[in-house]
Amino acid sequence: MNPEIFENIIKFINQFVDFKEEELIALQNKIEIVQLKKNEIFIQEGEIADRIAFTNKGYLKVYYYHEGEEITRDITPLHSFATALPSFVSQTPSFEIISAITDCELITINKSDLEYLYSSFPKWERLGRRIIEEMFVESQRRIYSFITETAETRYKKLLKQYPDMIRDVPLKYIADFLGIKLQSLSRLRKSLEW
Amino acid sequence: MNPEIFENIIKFINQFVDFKEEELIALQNKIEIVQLKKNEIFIQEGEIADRIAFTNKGYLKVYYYHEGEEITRDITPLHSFATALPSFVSQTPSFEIISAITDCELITINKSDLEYLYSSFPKWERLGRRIIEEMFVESQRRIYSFITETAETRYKKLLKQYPDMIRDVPLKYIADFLGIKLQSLSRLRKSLEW
DNA sequence: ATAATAGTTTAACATTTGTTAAATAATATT
DNA sequence: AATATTATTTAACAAATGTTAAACTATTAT
Repeated sequence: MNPEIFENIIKFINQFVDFKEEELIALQNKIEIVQLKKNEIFIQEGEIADRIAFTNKGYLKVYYYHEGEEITRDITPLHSFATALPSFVSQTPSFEIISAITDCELITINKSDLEYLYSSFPKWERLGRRIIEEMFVESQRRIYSFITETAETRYKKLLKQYPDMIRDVPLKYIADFLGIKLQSLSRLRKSLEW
Repeated sequence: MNPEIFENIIKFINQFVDFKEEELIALQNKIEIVQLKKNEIFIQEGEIADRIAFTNKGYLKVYYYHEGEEITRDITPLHSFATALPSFVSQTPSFEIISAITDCELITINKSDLEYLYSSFPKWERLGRRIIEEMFVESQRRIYSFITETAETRYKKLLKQYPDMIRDVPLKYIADFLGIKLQSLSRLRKSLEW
């Protein structure tokens, strides 16, 4: 297992748990590559999320409808995992929607195959736990930033951490992610011009 | 294993993974009960977090210093798990501090014992994953609330979900948790009086 | 190339939240 | 009981963000 396409996911996985070449074969058989065009939907509202995705290329957004308006909670950074977790873990209809902000290449695995890996190889269960721990820590960091930082600081940090994201993702979604309105972000950007 | 003291933690655990009486014995031997008086510290800044706690009684806060000021990111609800996760997972000095808002009774287990359970019994690793998944989902919910809701709505929901917490926890911490200043919370409470 | 659509900015005004400072209330300590 | 400490409220003013509506710009489809 090592065509170029798996380079990023292997690098990601090996941050958490050390897998040998052979062990990754079990994964390779379960994987499905999904190509999404911009605006195509990966997980639809009301549907049961049965796949988890690693973003090999492109950006996904996780959003839902709040008072008739679409609100983006998450923009998945390159080379990270995404799924509608509440739906995925409990196999209930998803209120979250996941779609492609840009053209995407996703490395996906479905729920039952993942459960199979978890049950058959403790190392995979460990990987699952380690990844979700990391996601949780990142989520907590974001909560801190909502509590202690102004929108301006949050924007500056995002700009620094993911300059490509701000180039490739419409500002509407960035604004949602930061927790402000598009117009406020625009004003804020203007004030930072000098 | 079933003195009254373990009732809540067993109930909590069994939501996620079904353990038999015997299987819980392995846990019982590893557990340490910690009693904290109000304001006592469970995990200190700079110290490596080597214990995880289940709050059997009382409320903990998770906070850190931001520009010289203490900011509470989390108030742990009754009967939930808490640790300074970034420190706990990587065994590096903690920037987060955890202390008792009220007198607390904690059921704790240390890192190496937990690792032992994880490695020896896949079911425990699964439990760890399921719990952290749930914590992550809750964390995401909170991010949604920062993005879409006003402080007033966040306060009302907290009041509804954890009425006891608002009775037992000083408003300063509630305000931090909601992402607003104490004075703003006070104003908001006044506006809700009628 | 032109028209349609999507993305971004601008501006005036409204609302929410922050800041500073003080007063009041509740609780803990001597 | 008196005093000190901690928690909460109040108020005036400042700053940040939201709202509404429109203009402008870039991109996509015909």
